[in-house]
Amino acid sequence: MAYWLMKSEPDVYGIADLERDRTELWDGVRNYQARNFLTSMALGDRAFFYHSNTKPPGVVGLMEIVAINVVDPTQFDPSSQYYDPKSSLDSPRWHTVTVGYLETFAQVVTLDQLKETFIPDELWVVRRGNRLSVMPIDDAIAEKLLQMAQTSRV
DNA sequence: GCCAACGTTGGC
DNA sequence: GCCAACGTTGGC
Repeated sequence: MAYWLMKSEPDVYGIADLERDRTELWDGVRNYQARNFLTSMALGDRAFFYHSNTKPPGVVGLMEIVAINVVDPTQFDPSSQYYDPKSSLDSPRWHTVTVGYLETFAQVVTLDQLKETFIPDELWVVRRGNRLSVMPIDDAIAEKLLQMAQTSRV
């Protein structure tokens, strides 16, 4: 079982939305590096939910990968902001996963905390100027992160 | 709201 | 294939 980190803006889709919906197709990723990580995910992998573009940014909960190699339907929808005219039904460009809700942490593990604890090579989200929205996390780092999420409870 | 970082596009 | 211009991300 591998660990990942996936970013979303809570104004667009946050952990509370996923808690309500229980599962969600993670659509709209249009970056090849991020897509390649999505397509290398396996059923049962865990992913940390990261809230970006909010105050404070940070890791807010945990998800499970419940479906893999899902074709992102928004690439074929001209009315979608994620429409990709260069993609075709024969050979879709964009594959993704469906995530399932597992847990909302009692407190956000903030980006500030993450920067204090991890170096950029350990956790890419603390890299300066990092814009990648899907990234792998080593087991040891993931376990440390889970401990932080537990101990941050009041 | 600003702007640094960075990925993508397109002219050449 | 280079690289300037442009658009987007995302922290601050």
